[in-house]
This record gives sequence, structure tokens and C-alpha cells, in this order.
Amino acid sequence: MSSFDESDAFEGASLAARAMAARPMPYLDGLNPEQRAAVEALDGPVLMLAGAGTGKTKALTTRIVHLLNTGTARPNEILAVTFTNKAAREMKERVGRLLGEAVEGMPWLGTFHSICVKLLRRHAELVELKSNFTILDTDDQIRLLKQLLQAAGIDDKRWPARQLAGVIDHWKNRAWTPETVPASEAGAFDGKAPALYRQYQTRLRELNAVDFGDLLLHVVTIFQQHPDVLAQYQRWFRYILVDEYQDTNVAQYLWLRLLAGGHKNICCVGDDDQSIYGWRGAEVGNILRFEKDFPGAKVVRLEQNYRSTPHILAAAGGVIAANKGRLGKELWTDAPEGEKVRLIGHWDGEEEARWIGEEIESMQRGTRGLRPIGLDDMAILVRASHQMRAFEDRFLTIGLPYRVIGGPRFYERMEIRDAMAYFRLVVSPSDDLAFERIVNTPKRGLGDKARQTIQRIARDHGVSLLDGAALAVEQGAIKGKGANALGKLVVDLSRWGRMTGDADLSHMELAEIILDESGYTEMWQNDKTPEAPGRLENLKELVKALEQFENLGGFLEHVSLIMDNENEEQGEKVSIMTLHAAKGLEFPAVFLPGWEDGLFPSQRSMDESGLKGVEEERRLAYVGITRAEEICTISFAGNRRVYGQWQSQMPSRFIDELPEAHVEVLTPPGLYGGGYGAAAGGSVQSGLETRAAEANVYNSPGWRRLQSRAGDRPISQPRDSKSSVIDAQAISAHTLGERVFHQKFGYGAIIGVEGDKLEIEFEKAGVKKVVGRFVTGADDVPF
DNA sequence: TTGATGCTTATTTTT
DNA sequence: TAAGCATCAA
Repeated sequence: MSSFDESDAFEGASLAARAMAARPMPYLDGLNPEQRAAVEALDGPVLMLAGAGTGKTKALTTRIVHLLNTGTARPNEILAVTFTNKAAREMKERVGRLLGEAVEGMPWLGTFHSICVKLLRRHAELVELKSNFTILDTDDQIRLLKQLLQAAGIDDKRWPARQLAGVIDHWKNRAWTPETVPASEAGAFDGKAPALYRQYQTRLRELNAVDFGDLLLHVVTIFQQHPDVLAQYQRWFRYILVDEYQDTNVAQYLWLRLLAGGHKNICCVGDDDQSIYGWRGAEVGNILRFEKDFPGAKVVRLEQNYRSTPHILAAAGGVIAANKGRLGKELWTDAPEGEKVRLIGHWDGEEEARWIGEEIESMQRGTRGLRPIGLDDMAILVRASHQMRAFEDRFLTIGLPYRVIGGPRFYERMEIRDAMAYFRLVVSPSDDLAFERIVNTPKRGLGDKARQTIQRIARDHGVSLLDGAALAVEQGAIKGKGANALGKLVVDLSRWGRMTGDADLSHMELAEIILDESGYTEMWQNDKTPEAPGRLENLKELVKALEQFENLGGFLEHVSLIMDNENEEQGEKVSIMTLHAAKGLEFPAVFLPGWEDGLFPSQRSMDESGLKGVEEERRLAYVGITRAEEICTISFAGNRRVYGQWQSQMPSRFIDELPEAHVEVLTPPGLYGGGYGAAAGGSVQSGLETRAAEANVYNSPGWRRLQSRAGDRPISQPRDSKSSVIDAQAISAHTLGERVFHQKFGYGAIIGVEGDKLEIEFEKAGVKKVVGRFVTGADDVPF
């Protein structure tokens, strides 16, 4: 590719364009100078570094409007990519609103995946697919891989299909085809992965199917192998905009680079500090490297924050400052100072949940001169979904309404996928995966044996499973009840297939007919498990969703890419969600519980990815804090049940990184034998050495550092327990067999030492692993 | 085809 | 601990 050519920049400046440029641009008025700069730099590469809450979407949408309004580009000449359907939808809406008219077109505003589907359908033959290929979801993918593993005689216990799917996904994210997987990766999955990857791709081609990863990979392959096709799109998409650039993987990066290769009118928006999807293949490097990839790129930093108070921003800034290799940004705001970030330690996870419940109730009423905050304006953001349980339990007992955001999505539910498999089979009878999914759902007495027979016959005749099934019935290869049921299924499917052409029948009615006559609805009606009614409800929802589409085929086309499910429940509720799910959201009051080393940052992250892992976790902390508008409350527990075992926890290293000046340390009730009153205003240290209870929570190294930050140690380094003075003391202070006392578990004997953990057999509580610090010799019990 | 039982595993999940 | 599974007996 040639380097950036200056003349390209003026390509759009025709007479007409200049005339258009003379039109008023009221939409520019509401922008700050940086946003405005990002909007007006239409030509050439632009990197918009948009911190949390700095009006990124506003700048992005205004930029599109500006492109259109100045006549620089027509709607169909703009390629605007997002990661989520939600973001795409929002952008469409906002562009429409700014233009004051419906956007005619913008056919190329969408997610990476939806745009790739469009492209791939046009050029499917270039990768040996037919343009009506089906898109497999993760579930189909796994089942297919399972079959391959079985065929290859690999024990799918030792080598689970899930894991193989992970490896293949990873490779596709890196844009590696079976041919280009580097030798260094070949050892994955016991060295079997490369061959299986190849087989999998072959099988997908036979099925005329692609998985999510293929959508990008195939398009990249086409662009790479067919310069003429690429050139056509380079001309076509004269202006490219990319949202959440920090989340792009290698395949997406290549895709963008190829498309922008000619004119280089590409504007990438993102925030390296909010890159939290590395584990999914996202490469922060993409955004860090932007200026190298596109020499002469204009870099605009949006740093004025319109969301949070100065204290909150300072706290977030203090934490993220510990990361290396940042592009560098500092958020600031005009907003009044507000409340400091509040920090509180608890005895255990249950108490933490209890306290937060009470805190929510009092904030709802309005306390200490603060305005009352509605439940909809509060959120609890956790690192891992299992942490939600404690809150759900607690909120159920005190009757506090809550909603869990995230979790299994609508289109991932079993009943929805079953129903869709029926639809798929009606629309395309050769969809073998759909056939396999529903042959015996509801139960038709077709077990493994029957399935194998069908497969054999289909293979022998070189036909689809459905046709094979028809043959099997004709030949009488299937006996007994199953034969009748299968015969009926085959006949029904072809009948429903003919009904798709029936003009008198809406596709919604047809869908109902399919679900009823197949016995699928009945299956759930007869099901007595508690979730059955909900499933029937979902099926109704599904049929309702069909309304927006012209026919079943059109529905299936779209639905495979729409995995979100935003049904707004009514009523004021506290939101509970993971930090990941919270990205892009904001709440006046945010609770961030569970800030303990091992939980957050997660042990696994640190084990698997080391410093990189910690840095990504730190970005997650940054994302969490910056969700808060007015009040941000961080908490941790000294003890927590992990996999049924009580474990003592160290406060998160991220707590050490909170700048003291912007943090207010709260005292949990109970520790001083009284409520808030007893300790309010009092120094935490006052009773520090007097009672074991306080000592346990507040005597931790992290806590002490927070109280008096003597010399600044390099905080980004993971603390190695073995090199920690305090922990070493804790271990050497005890010996095997010693009788000890623990505040929660009572008396016990030390039966083992493991790092800084003591294994103790407690008289009442059984065997537990406890951090040495939390234990005192039985004779020194302080009361 | 069901139900019971035992075993194993344990983040984050935009499409 | 507890959920998700796979296997097994009936």
C-alpha cells in the first residue's frame, strides 16, 4: 500500500461539497474543543482517545453527521463499526436525531459481525461457501467438535470439546487459518489441535456453515486473496469509523487495515485504559500502535469528563496510573468536589452484603445531607458472577428489589434454540445440525442407535440427515415406535416447508403451528419443573419477535447475530452485574465489593497472564470506579467462602493504589461493639491493637499501607507472599501441632503450612486454610 | 427413558 | 459448596 497521499484529503471538496459545507452546523455548538477537533478532522487517520464519560458517542455520531452534512460522504459511503448491536442501534438513533430526519441508509453502520455477514454473503463462493450459509452459535460449534473428537477416537473427557473450541477461536481471532497456524502453536490440545482445526473447517464447508470467528476470518481471507474485491470496497467505503478500538482482535485489525489501506480515512475511537477483553482475543496493542500503523495520524484526547465527581476521577486515575504502556490520559471535570470514594472492610462476605443492603436502603432515603437516590440509580459491580449470590440472598431476605444484568441471553436459552432449530430445518432442510438437535426433542424414541442408522444412510447416499431419515423410514431401517415418529417428523417438516410459501398464512402463525404440531410446546406444558412456565413464556416472546421480520428466513438471518435481550422490567431495582457487563454504563451510586487479592485481581488472571493479567484487572478496576457519578463505595471482606472452604483474604492491591486524599475510610458497624456512632470520626488505629477482631481486618498489610503511606513502594508489582516480611513472620510465628485460636473458627491445631497459609484442624469448624496472620497462639487470646 | 448417583470443576462472554 | 456432567441401573 502506498503511504498516505495528501491529495486524498481533498477528494471530497467538490463544488457541491463546498456548497454543502456552507450549510449551518448547529450540531457543532454543543461540543467542547477536543470533541470538535475530533469531529472536524474528517480526512486522514484519526485516533480519538476517549476516556470514560467524555462524550465519545456524541463525538462519534456528530462526526458522522458532519460527514453527511458537509456532503463529504454519502450515507452508503460511511463504514461505521461497533462491537455490540446495542452500540450500533444507539449510534443510528443519535445520528438520526442530530440530522433531524430519519437516516436514509447508513447501510454500513453495524457490528463487525453483521457487516461481515453482508460481505460474506456477496462473496461466499470465494471461500467455497454458498451465499445462504448458516451461522453456527457456540452451542452448535461445540456439538460439531464433539463429533469430530469422537470420530478421531479422542477421549473427550480428557480433551473437552469446549477447550478445543477455545483454541480454535483463539486462532481465528488471530486470523490464522489451518494453513497459517504458526508451528509454535501446534502443541495446543495435545498436539491434536491443528489437524482438528483443519477437519472442523472442512466440515463447516460441507455443512455450508460458518462460526462467529469465520465471519471475520473469511472476509479477511477474501480481501487478502482477491485484491480486486478489496479495491472495490476501499473505493466504496470512503470513510471508516470504529468504536471501542481497544477491543479489536487481530482479525478485526487486519480487516480494518485492509479496508483503510487506500484513503486512510479511518477514525478509531477507544480508550486503552478500558481494554478488558484481552482474554477474548482483544489486543490493546492495536490501539497503542495506531500512530505507527497510520503515520501522520491525528490524535485527539477527550479528557473532560461529564460523568463523575473529581474525587471519583482522582481515585480512578490513581489506580490506573500503576499500569505501564498507557497512551496517557487524565480525566478532569468542572463538577463540584462531591463525596470522596468510600472504602470499607468487613469481616466476611455475608457481612459485606448485609452492610451494602443497609447502605442502599439508607441512600434511598437520603442520608447525611445527601439527596435520596433511587434504586435504579444504584449498581453493584462484581468481578465474578458467583459473587452475586450473596447479594441476591441478602436482598431477598430483606425484600430489596434487584435485577441481575447479564447471564444467559434470550437466544442462548435451550427452548429458544430448539425452536430455532425447527425453524432452521423448515427453511433449510439440509441443516444437519438443526436436525440433530431436534430429532429427539421432544422425545420420539430415537436414541443413539436410530441416530447412527440415519447418519449411515445419509452418508451412504450423500444426502442430508433429513433426507437420510426419510430413506431410513422407507427402507424400514428404523423399527418400532421411533419409525412412526420419525416418519411423521419428516412428513411434517416438508409440509411446514411448503407452508412457508402460503400467502394466507403469516410466518408467526406458521411458527406457532410448527411448535404445536411438532409437540414441542406440549413437551414443556407437560414438564413439571419450575422453569417450564418461563420457557413457554419465552417461546411466546420468540413468536412475538418474529413480527418484525418478513418471513422465517429473514428472522433467522438476523437472529444469529442478535444475542442481546433488553427486555425492560418495570419497577425500581438495584442492578447487580459484573464489571465487564458494566462497561459503557453509569450510575449515580456504585458499589464495588470483593476487592480482595485473588478475587480481584483474580488469581487465575495473575497465574495465567502475570503482569499483563494484573494490568487488565486494574483496567477493570478503573472501569468499575468510573461507572460512578456521585458515590463510589469500595469494599472487601477479610474472610470469604471459596468453593465451600473458608479462606482469609488480603485486601486487593488496588486498594493500596487508591490515592488517600480522595478516599474516606468508613468503619463497619459491630467492630467497636456499637453502630456507626461509636467509631464515627474516630481514628481507625485507636483500637487497633486492643482486640483481635479489629486486628484481623485492619492489621493487614494493605490496610496499614492505606492508613499511613510511608515510602512509596512500586505498587504495580505483584506482592510475592514469600518475600513479604509480614507473611514470613506470620508463618515463623507458628509451628506444626501448635494449638491456635482463630476469631471465627475458634480453637484448633496446625496440621500443615503452605506458603503463607496455615492448614488448621479446628475443633468445631473442621479443617480450614487460613492466612497465618489471622491466627494467634491459643495462649495469647486477647480476652 | 428416567432418575439417582457420583465425579469434577470452579472468571470475565460484545457476536 | 453446588452445579453440571456422565454414567449406570432399572
